[in-house]
Amino acid sequence: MARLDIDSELLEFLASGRFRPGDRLPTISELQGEELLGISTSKVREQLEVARSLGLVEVRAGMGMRLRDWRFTPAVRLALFFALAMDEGNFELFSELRQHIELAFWDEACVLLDEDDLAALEDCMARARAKLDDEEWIQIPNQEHREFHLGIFRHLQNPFVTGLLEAYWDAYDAIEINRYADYDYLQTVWDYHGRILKAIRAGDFEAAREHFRKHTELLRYPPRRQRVSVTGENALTGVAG
Amino acid sequence: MARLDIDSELLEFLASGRFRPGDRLPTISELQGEELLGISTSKVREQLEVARSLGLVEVRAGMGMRLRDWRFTPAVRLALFFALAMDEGNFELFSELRQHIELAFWDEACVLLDEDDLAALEDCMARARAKLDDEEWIQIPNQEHREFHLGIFRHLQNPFVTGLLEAYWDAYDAIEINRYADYDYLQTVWDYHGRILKAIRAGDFEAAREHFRKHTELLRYPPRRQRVSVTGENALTGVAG
DNA sequence: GCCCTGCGATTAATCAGATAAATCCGATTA
DNA sequence: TAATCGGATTTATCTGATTAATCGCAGGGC
Repeated sequence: MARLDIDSELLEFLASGRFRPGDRLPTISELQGEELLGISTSKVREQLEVARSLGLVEVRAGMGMRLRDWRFTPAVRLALFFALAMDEGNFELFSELRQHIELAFWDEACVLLDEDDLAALEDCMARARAKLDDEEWIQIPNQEHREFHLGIFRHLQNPFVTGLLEAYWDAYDAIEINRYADYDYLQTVWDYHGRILKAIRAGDFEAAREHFRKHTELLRYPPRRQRVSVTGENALTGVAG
Repeated sequence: MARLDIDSELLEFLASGRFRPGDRLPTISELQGEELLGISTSKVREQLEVARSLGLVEVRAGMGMRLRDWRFTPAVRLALFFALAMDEGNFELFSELRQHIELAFWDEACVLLDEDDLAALEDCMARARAKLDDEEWIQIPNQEHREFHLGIFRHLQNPFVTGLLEAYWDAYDAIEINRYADYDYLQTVWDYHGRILKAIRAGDFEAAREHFRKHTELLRYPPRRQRVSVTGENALTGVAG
């Protein structure tokens, strides 16, 4: 696999189309045999770990291995993790890409939303509002933020687009958590979400798209850069910060 | 690393920021030690293979290992390889994404082109024309096609965008080679390239963008679906087809 | 008849260690 | 000076052993 920079008997084997998602794969000892891969345990396991990191195979001790559905997200997530490790400024660049992608596929995604989807989005908004309006303990609705935006693209049948968006929100959880925890700012953001949803419901996708554009520009240039201390664990690494 | 689906001492170690691109990493035996990773050879090598597949480390026998610049391309390329292995129809979906991305970042990329870049693009075009006009043996200028489009985005400082585009052209080489080898069609495509370049030179990026849009739609719905047999080796896998 | 327990088979997980191959660097030599 | 050789370093690959997780079946208690 010249262009892949890796030569992996296992990856070639999996790419051969011999198996479909859900299929059980041969055991490691079987794979070692000359008639399959013809490499040692350690080599198989090295390549297996690569396949696992891509979300291609699910492997559990005692149970064997299964081929999983291919998904774009794991690879992007992995790459993005290191992009952020090398330079957190990369998040801005990825955000820019994300904004353009959502804008480009906006209408295509919106027309696929049915009544149930809109109801789910409204419920998501209500939960976000409740978190913000809790007088005792204001919580930042990051989970709802993710849910809202991914919800819009729920039915888009382009795994590359949805994969990039999912990876974006993983990274968002990881590094943006509590970052712009300004009450007025968050209220404004969710006002925009309300307008977006309202416009979608009215079938005016273009207006919704415009609200989205303004909303992301707000995110990029937040009114106050009041950065609160980040406590708790890092959502991407699971390591306490 | 909860969200990464992998827990890798090595990846955490590399992400810790202890090393910069170009730095030599500790040897495998050193990494094994309790004071660094505290895992066995095979485990180190499994995780090393993942890092290598992402293009994060360069490892050569007898020389040791170096941390490389982070790049988005390897991860995307790897994921895309399997996307195509599972279903070649995925290429269409990725093409769609690619078109939108190029459109979205078009102007931003064009303003960064200087005289040398334009000259290089013109040279690229001339070479493509020469291949097409060779009366003895018409060659399909896939290499020039790649060079032309990537050349437009050469100076764009967004590694995610350029990474996705590079991966696209790798896949294009792999599965589209000689696919639409229709002479008139290719002439039309390169006519569009000429118009794109002319418009860029005139500073009319919007017109150039429109030419690009038409050109990609031509690609998506080629006038004749005359599919010629694919011979030679698969550019992605290096395996003869 | 049903549930619980425990045993054995299967399979992945991890480790230790040996050998081979690649590379580098300094000493030797013509 | 330049070419060559040899040893040290480091990765590459393999073998085999032990541990841990899971499953399925048989047996026993109710």
